[in-house]
Amino acid sequence: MSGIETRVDKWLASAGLRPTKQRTALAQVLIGDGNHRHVTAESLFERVGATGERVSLATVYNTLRAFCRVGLLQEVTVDGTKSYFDTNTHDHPHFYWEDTQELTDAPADQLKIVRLPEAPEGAEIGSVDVVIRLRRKFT
Amino acid sequence: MSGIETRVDKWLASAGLRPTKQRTALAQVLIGDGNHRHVTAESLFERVGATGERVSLATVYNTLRAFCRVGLLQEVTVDGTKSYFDTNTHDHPHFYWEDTQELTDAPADQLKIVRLPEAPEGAEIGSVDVVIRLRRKFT
DNA sequence: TTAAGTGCAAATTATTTGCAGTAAG
DNA sequence: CTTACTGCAAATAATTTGCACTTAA
Repeated sequence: MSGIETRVDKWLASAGLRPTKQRTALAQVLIGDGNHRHVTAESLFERVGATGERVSLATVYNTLRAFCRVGLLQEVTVDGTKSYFDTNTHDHPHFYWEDTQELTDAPADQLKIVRLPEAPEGAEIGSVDVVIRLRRKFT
Repeated sequence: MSGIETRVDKWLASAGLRPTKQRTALAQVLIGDGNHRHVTAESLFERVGATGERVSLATVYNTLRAFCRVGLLQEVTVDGTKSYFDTNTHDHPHFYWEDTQELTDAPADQLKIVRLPEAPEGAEIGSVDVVIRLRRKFT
């Protein structure tokens, strides 16, 4: 158990966040297995609940915001009704499955933007968000 | 007056929508001058109010949804908290000004995506949304 | 005349916040 | 100790909806 907890605790420490019980539990769900993950507050709340840890929904919201603020997570806006958070904080394209409202990574190496509009006078580009909306095909 | 109203009424008719007083007023604000426009429910509500026409906020919401459903408008998702609607329904990139929360068109001819990730098995690409987030530079 | 559209107020949904209690450094 | 964190319940904010009333066709 210590091996895994050390990993997530390092993740938290690297951003200067206190490793509280709830944050460790949430981080465990998020990056415990080393894979990238896309969550909403609700989905993370359910997942952490399934592990037996009790974390209030308000804390899930606050923690997601805190992780975002320190750069551990990236917020991705694809659906006006809920916020998605991505453990992969690099600029990369996403697939958004409209039927299931799921967000997944699109292979970044397959995307190539050759010419990007330049930022207007007095502005600079913060990020370039690419969302590829997918519809399920009937077969 | 008739010239302008004919234009917006044609716009409505082309989508098979009844030209009610409120829809005509809203369409007038949206496409009356022939320019493309990006609005939120609230901003459209204010703009139409400024013309003297009285349209309830609920109707603005319902109408925006109706216009979207029939393809007169395109919803653009850039900010989790509110919905934006674009009179330009072609697939094109956007600038999103983070400080003022304004949405504008990015010059489409300057964007070139060379390789797009292909849709996973059983799915097809609905649209590719490109949002370039801008931060104001201090000068 | 009649189905569709409108306005109001109440309901919903996702999210944030105030504050009293708890825990980490 | 003492400052940040947590949980609850109440507050917000954007949007939707139920329903009685209007209006376009």
